[in-house]
Amino acid sequence: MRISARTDYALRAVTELAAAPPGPVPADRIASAQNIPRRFLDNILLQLRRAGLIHSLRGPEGGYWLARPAEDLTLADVITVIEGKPEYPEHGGYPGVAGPLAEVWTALREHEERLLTEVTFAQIVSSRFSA
Amino acid sequence: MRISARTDYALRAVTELAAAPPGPVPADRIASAQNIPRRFLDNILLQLRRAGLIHSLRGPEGGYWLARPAEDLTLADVITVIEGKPEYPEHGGYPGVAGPLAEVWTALREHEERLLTEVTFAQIVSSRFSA
DNA sequence: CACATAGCCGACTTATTAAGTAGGAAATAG
DNA sequence: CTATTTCCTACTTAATAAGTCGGCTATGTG
Repeated sequence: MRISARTDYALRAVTELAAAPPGPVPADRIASAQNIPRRFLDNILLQLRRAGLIHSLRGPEGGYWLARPAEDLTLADVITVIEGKPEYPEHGGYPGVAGPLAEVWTALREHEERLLTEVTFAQIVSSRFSA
Repeated sequence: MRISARTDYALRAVTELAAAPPGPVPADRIASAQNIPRRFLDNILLQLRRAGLIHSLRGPEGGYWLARPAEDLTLADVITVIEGKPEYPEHGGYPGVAGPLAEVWTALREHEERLLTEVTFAQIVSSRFSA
């Protein structure tokens, strides 16, 4: 489970939105709460908005908020948007005796995917997740 | 579970050694059996030998073989040698509401580590692993 | 001993990705 | 109208991955 800074920031930003009272949260507040470089965060929020995970409003009193309730938003939703489809080693198959290695990767991937699709931001914010 | 080509090659090379009858296996044979660039493989085998996972002999009839029985050699042994210590996002901690995210990473890491330290190359070559 | 085989070793190249920056345009509340 | 805040493209810089190169060293065979 390699996790890039970009993905990490995205998850923390969304967590901030999930924890905030209803209404727009400006990027500045997210950036300072989570120590995320401001310009970089812009970039990330833009990507999340284009994917439809969050909404936004410009101008004074503007900001970002979740497009769906935190109960319906999982870690996997965000990770998928930021990282795209996860690529596992499958390049040409595993010759001969190495074949069974592929099944190990599959097992790992499935466990990882299951956990990430089960944990919602509502659980993160309330410190209740199934790990 | 991001897996680099280098690590992938290393695991497949060791699998070849685990599957071979006793005696040295030349790098050429491993390279052709697993479609690994020959020069690159040299490089990787050197690293495995320096770490003490395999032994080698030069000259005609030379090659590589496992330093321990395949029953005592796990996927994690090889991965650790190639990738070094796995770094999980821990850079400075997770401020405020993002704290619980760290526990998710921990859960993922522990599961991954458990699986990789349990699967031996003996299991791989005999297609019996606990996944 | 000579020669072929095969491992040993550090340095180098090249491509891709990650991480973050820059500069300004456009919208909106007061 | 003005301050605020998002929107958007493009750029830079550093690190890592993947593989290459050239030549040296050891070893078994005849």
